[in-house]
Amino acid sequence: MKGQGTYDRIYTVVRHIPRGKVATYGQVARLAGLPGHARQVGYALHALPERSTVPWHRVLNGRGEISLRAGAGERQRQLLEKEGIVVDDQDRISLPRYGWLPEGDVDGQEDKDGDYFR
DNA sequence: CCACTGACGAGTG
DNA sequence: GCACTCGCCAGTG
Repeated sequence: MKGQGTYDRIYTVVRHIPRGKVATYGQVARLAGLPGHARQVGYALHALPERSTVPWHRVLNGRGEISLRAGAGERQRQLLEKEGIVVDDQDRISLPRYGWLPEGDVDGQEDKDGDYFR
């Protein structure tokens, strides 16, 4: 294929996040084939032009929080709520509820011990 | 080349 | 849950 740079691969993954769902930086990095490069994902999104069609606002940190500072964070919050996503007082989003599950919806999620919970 | 920073994450106490 | 450390890597001075 084309000589896609690291950033392009990240943007491609972000574009696949469905409306009304969210993903974490680490998750995006992993799906882009860059495990452990979560920081670079943040850097890549930061470099996006304002008019980009990339839904950057659907990317949150591992705790499900908006990781931006006051100003930009408020903008992201609005975009999220506009999609029907509930944002906490602490700029927090429920990952179990809105987290994007690539490859279709699975009802149970794996616990780190291998058990299932709902 | 070195030091520091930053939309992060996992591990430890 | 909080504070701290280390790993990752691009950009900046």
